[in-house]
Amino acid sequence: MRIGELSRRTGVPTRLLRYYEEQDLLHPERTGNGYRTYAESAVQDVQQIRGLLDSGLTTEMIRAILPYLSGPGEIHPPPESVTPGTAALLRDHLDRIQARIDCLARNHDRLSAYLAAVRPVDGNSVDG
Amino acid sequence: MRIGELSRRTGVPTRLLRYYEEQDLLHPERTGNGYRTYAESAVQDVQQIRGLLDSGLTTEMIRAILPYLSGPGEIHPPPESVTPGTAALLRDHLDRIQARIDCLARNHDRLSAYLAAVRPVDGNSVDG
DNA sequence: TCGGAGCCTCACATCAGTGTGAAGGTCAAG
DNA sequence: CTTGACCTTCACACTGATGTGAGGCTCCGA
Repeated sequence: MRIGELSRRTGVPTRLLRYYEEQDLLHPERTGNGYRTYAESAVQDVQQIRGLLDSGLTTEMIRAILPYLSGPGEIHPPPESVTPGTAALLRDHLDRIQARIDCLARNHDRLSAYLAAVRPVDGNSVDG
Repeated sequence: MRIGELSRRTGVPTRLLRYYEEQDLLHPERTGNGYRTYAESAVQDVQQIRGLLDSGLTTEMIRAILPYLSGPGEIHPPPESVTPGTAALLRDHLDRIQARIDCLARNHDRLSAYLAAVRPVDGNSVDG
């Protein structure tokens, strides 16, 4: 599909799809006239990228880990081809991600506990 | 304490401490000569802010939730004083945070699973 | 053959977070 | 009283992610 359709199907502006390509996160083919052509799987890819960006990762981190994040059973680089250096780098990113999760989870719990104290109702009208 | 000491104790440049104040995240007193004076608790506050910024939250989000994030048993605004609007906003932020946690956790798992396949060792030399 | 929709690149603009430096006030120690 | 460390504000600059628009090519349909 071309960039317009991908944009429509993902809700991501074409500007950003081009930016993600420039950042080496997407790798569309080009037709003879220079138009970008995306595979079906690009829809998933773009959603994955958006999710990670929304979670505060930089394009640099995403670029590093993206090839290894396909769903279970999907194709990613054969583990044998991963150099020790790359593996170390990935473990490093993994730690960073874990740190974020911890920080967010801790504060989620606090905020959640606070909100529970604010009004012990869940949306059901308990008007008094 | 003054800004220099806070900077030393937190490792955060004074420039950023001033910026966080401008962003309404820190609220130091001022002495007669205009110097900022921070309470002891500012050390924790700054670390909290840094953790959240590193986790990808914007100062805007942090400003919204920070008052309610003190550790358990600490002082925060009495739940009675929280308006329904504020509570709704907080719940909204809570959802956003949860979405981030989910996304990060999902991808942490994937990356972690991949790395496990790369080299099924943990640091022990299993050369051969 | 023309119009319009869609694509291309290039480039400037914005916002948030941060670095850096200038110009100057405060204060304790010599 | 001067020096030096520390503080003040102001301001310009960079990066990363994103918005926006100009100028031009491609291709389909009337």
